Amino acid sequence: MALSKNPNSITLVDVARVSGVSLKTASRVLNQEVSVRRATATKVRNVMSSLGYRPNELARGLKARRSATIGMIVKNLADPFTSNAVKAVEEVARANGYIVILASSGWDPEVERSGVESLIRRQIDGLIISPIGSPKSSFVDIVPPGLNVVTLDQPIRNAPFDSVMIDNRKSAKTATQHLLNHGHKKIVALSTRSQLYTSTERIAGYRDAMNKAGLEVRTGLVEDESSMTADWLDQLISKQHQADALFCMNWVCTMSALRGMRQIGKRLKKDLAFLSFDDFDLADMMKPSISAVRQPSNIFGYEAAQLLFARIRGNVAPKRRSIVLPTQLVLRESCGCELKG
Amino acid sequence: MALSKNPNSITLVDVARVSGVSLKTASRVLNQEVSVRRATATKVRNVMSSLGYRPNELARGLKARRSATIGMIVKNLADPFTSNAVKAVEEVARANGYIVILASSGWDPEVERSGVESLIRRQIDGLIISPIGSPKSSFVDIVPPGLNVVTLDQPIRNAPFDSVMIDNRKSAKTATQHLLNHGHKKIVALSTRSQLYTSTERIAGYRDAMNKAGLEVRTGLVEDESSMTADWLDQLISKQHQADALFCMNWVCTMSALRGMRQIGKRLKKDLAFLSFDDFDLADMMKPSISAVRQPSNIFGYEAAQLLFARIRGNVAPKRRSIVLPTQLVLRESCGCELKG
DNA sequence: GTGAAAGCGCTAACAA
DNA sequence: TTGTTAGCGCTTTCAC
Repeated sequence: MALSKNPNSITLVDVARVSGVSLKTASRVLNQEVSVRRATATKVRNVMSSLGYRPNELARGLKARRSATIGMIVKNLADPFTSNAVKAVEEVARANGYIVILASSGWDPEVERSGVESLIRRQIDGLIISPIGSPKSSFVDIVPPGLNVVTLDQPIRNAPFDSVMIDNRKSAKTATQHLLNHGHKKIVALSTRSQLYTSTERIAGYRDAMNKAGLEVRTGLVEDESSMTADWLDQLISKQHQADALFCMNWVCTMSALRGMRQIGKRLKKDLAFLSFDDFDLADMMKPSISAVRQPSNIFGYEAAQLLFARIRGNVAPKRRSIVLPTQLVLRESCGCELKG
Repeated sequence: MALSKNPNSITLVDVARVSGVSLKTASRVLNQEVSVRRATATKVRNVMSSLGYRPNELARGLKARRSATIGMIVKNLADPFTSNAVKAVEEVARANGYIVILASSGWDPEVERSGVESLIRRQIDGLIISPIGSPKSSFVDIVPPGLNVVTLDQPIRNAPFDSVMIDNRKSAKTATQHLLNHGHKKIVALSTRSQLYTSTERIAGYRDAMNKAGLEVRTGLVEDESSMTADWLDQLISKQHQADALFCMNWVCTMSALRGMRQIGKRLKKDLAFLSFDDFDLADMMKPSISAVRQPSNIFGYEAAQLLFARIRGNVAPKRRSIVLPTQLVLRESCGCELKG
């Protein structure tokens, strides 16, 4: 007997007909509503599985006005901080019966904006965004009233979104002070995309510590990591500052600097103390091992997702919530510390 | 004047009414169909933007039977190989006007299966999967006839899916031969999840080379990286085999082994040559630098996405296609090579 | 506890 | 070139 006209797709209508119940009753069973007699429910469920019925989530969402989908936009998936955060978000979403649509902006405000647009058209129930945060980056105006948004890594100015962050300024200040305690004086702070929130905050923390110690502030700021060549580094560190310590403000920066240092023959710790904002795999295995400020990337994702689903479930006061996660200064050898063992 | 009854949502009906055209004409403009007079199209487009109209992709997809969405399932997003592949897929998808729903299985066949189910219910137009590939892992039976699937990293037995892979066996054989050329004889191959396709293939390649050289095959196989403790490693390498070289068959394995080696005081190269299947960030910065078989992770994702969209566009012969990407043996110091400079 | 009818926002036939 | 009429697969009134 022919079921639906549609080539290879069993619909709820088919299920209802084969079960001998109405469409609505079949729908009730699908949605696990209580007001169905046990026997009826069992019968319908049996038909569903024997027919290989698969609910069409597009159709469900259209009528029910919820897609069981959340969107997530990140800047660069190749960054381990990001991929760990995404991983955590995906896990929480799955546990809540949601799926994640992932988009990446690649540091391009246009892409970020159109990415948000695209997600909204898909009727996402929530959005987690790790915003570029450039002055040009504005997507706030296109977020519809009902949509719950959580920002990760940095906040959006004047926007009522929940957020998960670290205290960039304080973390950088503490780390800088650690370098100062080792007796380093000519500490150079290195950063990319220096106009961005996280960068400016970290640099500010570095400044705080240097000013407090009455020492000269020395910074090397570039827009893009590609400008961070070995020659440039040599010029900055050796010629311009005769630096005795280097503080890299993010992961790409650290990667570029480590390579550059080797090219110009600077030995970590011996010639120059080194500290990285952002810990990474194998930092403990380098020689010397690299000291770092560690951000809890998986907790970042986890907390952001928790905030979002609390909103989606609606059991949360309307007041904006902002979580500030603790960072950890992981002391290894490159800063000047001696490791036991 | 009241638009649609829906609280905060402008529909195409609203656009049509304000524009003074029929619903279908508005739809035509939205879909950039040619058969609309320029003036009419312009007028409608103006209304769309002035009203802030946003097409509902759920509704479009329901009717048009395409969601402009592809699904992707990976095993572990924390693995840099994976995150790079996902990144590439997302970029190709975006260029094609598609978005990516990301799911991760965490090496759990149940999760993989239900993940595929969930994606199918969302009416994805294509699926890229990096399958667990365990005997228990079977999702082939739930893939509907029309759905295009591309497998990444490993194939599915008896399934008609396109695939992107490397030649695991040959790559491992070549790498092993390189170790042999250095004069190493007691080479131990280390692998996790040894029953999986990529693992068995790589081990087989290692065997090929050892057998050809008339040397004893020595393997250390564990299910999970957590079993790969320093004690276990010491027992295997020192006591059981008095190994002079170690060949790790994947990234997690390499990470565990590097840490374990240090714990038991084995120095790379001096005490034990070392080779990693899977290159990683900073492999060139370790002391000694780590030699590795490099898989082109971004190309992996790119090629998989290209295969998929070729299918989705329908301009491809029905024959199954399998792309085998070249690997690169990156020679650094740990295998025994001397680096210039 | 169950069902009939309406309609979510859009596109596909078929007219005109 | 444009409009009318269905209807995608489901949930939601509101009735019984």
